[in-house]
Amino acid sequence: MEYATVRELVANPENYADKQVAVYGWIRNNRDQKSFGFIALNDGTHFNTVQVVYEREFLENYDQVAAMGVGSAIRAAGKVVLTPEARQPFEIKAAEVNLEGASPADYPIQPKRHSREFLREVAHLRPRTNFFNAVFRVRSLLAFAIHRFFQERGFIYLHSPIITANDAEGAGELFRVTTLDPKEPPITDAGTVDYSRDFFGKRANLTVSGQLEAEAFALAFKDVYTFGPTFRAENSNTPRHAAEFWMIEPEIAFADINDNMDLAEDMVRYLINYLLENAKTEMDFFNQFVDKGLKERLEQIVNSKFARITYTEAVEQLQKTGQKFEYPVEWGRDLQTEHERCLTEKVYQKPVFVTDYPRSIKAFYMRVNHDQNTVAAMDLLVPGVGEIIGGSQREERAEVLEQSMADFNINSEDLWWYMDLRKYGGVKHAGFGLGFERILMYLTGVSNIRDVIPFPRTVNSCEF
RNA sequence: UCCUCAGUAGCUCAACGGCAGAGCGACCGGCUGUUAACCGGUAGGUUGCAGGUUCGAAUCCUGCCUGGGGAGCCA
Repeated sequence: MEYATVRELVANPENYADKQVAVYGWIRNNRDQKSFGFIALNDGTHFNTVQVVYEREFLENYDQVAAMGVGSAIRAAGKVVLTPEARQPFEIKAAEVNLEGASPADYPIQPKRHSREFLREVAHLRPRTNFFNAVFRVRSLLAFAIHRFFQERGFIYLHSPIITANDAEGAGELFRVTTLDPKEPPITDAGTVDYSRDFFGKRANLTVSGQLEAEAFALAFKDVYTFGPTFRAENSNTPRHAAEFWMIEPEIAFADINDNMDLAEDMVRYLINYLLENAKTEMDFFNQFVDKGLKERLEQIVNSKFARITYTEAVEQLQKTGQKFEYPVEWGRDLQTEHERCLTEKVYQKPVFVTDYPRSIKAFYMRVNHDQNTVAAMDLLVPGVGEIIGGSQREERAEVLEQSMADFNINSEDLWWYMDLRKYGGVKHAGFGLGFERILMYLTGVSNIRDVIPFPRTVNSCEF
């Protein structure tokens, strides 16, 4: 007998009409009556379940089948029957239903609505629910779409190191990587821990960004991107932060901040189109049950240019609204979350690039503008999520970079190789960091980052 | 780390100083086309933990733990 996945059946039920097939899957719901019953079966290959109809008349083990609990794995074999008048387009009239793996009555996932908070506590079982099935299928598709976008444009995919010794960058708290005995580490004459006797002969940590290494590759391959895990030991407890997340960091040479924004905008638009085309079922589900205006909003974004304003203009715009903010809007202060949300959700009601921030509130590697007071930075703000992209044109002038590093108290000798990139054939270049989970949240309407990561790691939480 | 809200049956919640309850789930039974089926019944509790106030605490107070939301940090 032919074996079929639910994906294959849903794609082409007519091909299977009146044929015998076998399906394997997990019971989502089992409703029995006196002489017949219905099983909603999901095999993971498609968002939908397939309905298996079983009848006492045809099944020797009817009572056992009727007693199979939610979560049980089964094999069901029988005839595919088209049912155009019913709620589902087809069903399987079972000739055989066999238990592959039982699921006792204390299976935590019930055929009813569960809270996201509860499902986080059973993260090993939650992918079997509708919601997480959709989320993680879209996560997979989105990762593929990102590679496709860059590969189609000739970008080189760079595996930047996960363990690094760059602690000069200042992008958040670091997870230390060490093989030293925490109880009795080697001590220097000065009484401090002697990291020269650690595994790498120096302090090492998990990466907080692959940008510096990406710059090296951009200055060899022109256009590159990284896509990998990133680690921040920040004690931040919000729906938008995780200790382990994935980041995409394109870096492009012979390019300035405008090329950088064009790339970011093209990418976001490409990703939206990709999901609307390739994840219809899931996007419809999100639109219906997670975020009612999702599809309309995404479709509108595809058809409109993103707003582009400077930090200075943003400050003026915010002051013009006359809105009362908890934190005052003042040139020289960083934009607060409430300011960013106001800009993207109220003033423009679409994605907004904010550029040319004051030098003092941005990172050392950003290119200093003519005015000497601002740098060629760009943040992309989107409604609902806030900042999803942070990037800049990089400082390619060795002497200016030296000065910035001094201003930020960073020892340029520790980053000798980064300085070398300016010394040998350094050219203008730019790049940005895109939080993978942040854009996934934005594109699905899911409001908590812990619900778009298979097994999320956050402060005080490393179960599974 | 700060602010704030919450923790009661497997899940979602009610009871808000006086007998600890409902819906869903589970279990048992019924039902000839169900769709988070429906109908009847049964079981299920150290009210997050530790103290305190009171004749009496799920309820009030203190501390701690856990979770949600907001802020900061950022992607």
